[in-house]
Amino acid sequence: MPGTNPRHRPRPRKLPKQARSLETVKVIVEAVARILEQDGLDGFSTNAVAERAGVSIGSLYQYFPRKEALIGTLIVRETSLLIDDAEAATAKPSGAAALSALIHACIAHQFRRPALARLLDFEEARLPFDADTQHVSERFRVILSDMMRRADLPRQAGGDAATRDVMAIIKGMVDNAGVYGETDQRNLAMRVQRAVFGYLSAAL
Amino acid sequence: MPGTNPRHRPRPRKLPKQARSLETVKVIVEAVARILEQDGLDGFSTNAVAERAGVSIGSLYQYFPRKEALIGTLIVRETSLLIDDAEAATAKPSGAAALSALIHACIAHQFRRPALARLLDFEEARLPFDADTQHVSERFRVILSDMMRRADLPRQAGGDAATRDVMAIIKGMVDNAGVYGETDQRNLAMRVQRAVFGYLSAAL
DNA sequence: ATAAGATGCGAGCAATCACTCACATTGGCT
DNA sequence: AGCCAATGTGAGTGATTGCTCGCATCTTAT
Repeated sequence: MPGTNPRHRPRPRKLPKQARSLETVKVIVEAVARILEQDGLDGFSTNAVAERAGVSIGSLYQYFPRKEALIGTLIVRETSLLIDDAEAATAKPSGAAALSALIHACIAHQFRRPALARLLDFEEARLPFDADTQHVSERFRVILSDMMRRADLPRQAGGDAATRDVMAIIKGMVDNAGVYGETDQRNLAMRVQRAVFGYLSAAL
Repeated sequence: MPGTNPRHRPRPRKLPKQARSLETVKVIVEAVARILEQDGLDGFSTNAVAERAGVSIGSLYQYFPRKEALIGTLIVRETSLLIDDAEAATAKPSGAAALSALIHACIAHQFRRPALARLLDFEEARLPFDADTQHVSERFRVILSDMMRRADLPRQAGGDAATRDVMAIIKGMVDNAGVYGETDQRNLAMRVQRAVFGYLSAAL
């Protein structure tokens, strides 16, 4: 890794206070999203982000201490959208309906920006992130876990593993559909439901 | 991307003829594997590969025209191992038994080098590869597709999508288990089978 | 033994990288 | 008006990158 500093891990940065700087941060994060989904990790350099955002690198480094912090913030932004929908899904009367709504939410989320979603999934597993980023990921896990424990759904033996399994099934199928450019959300939702409910109902 | 050349896409290299150079190529590819699974994409530089392999960069570039060709060759090497097991699985008397054996093969493959397998999965979807690399991926798809068409398994409506779905389910669950450091292959196999057979049997 | 091809070498180049810092501009305050 | 903090700037730095090229060494065949 090039640069002057060898390996400073924790180094906080200014928080934006005025409307001006809040806008700057927004623009930077969206530039990261656009670069990642168009050019992938290869095109993702701090200079490129600054240029795309129309700000100077200096400004970028006022709010993001490290390159990776950019991705962290983007993960929080994207996952928060998904979590809002996921939380809404919990309001459904039955566990099955809730889980179904959650699957639809995941699909809708993925279809918004497929390449970006897939790449962030990978990065999330790869990089060591700050508390905020980890918290958001954990939040989703808890929502799903609670959902799977509702009375109308079959009890799962190894509770933790079952939650991870269902997450993996959904992510795997939905990411894959994104890669192949599928466009029919309802059709995909039905197939994911087949796998998930099949998994949940199967005899041990 | 640094270097003298702007963007030469196709540029073939020598094929190793003597035992000496065959060994060199082997050593290089294994060095790539070790670097990827220990340091990830960040640590993956051509100079690092050469050093780790104990050869000069010059030697490396005699057999690999571009950095990405290293990963391509590694994908072929790893996937070929899996395909051998997958082909053996087709010998099973029933489609169900064959599919079960295939799942076991995928799990065994993943458990050998979990971090590497996951990373290569991602790269395979990301990079544009040569014919060899694409061929190996396609081969696996065909094996699974044939397997799913055997008489004892439920007929699937959208044949192509169903194959991709099952691949996605297996890959998703198995990769995820690798990330969480699971060690019980039998247990994981049972869970994957629940999802896959649940998916296949579910009513439309 | 000798030639010729195959293989191996590694200093070094141009590009690119992450990131700093000294300074300019702006906005909100009294 | 005048002040200070907040915000914005971008040339520059040292490290690292992918990759070339001229040359040394080894293998094989005659």
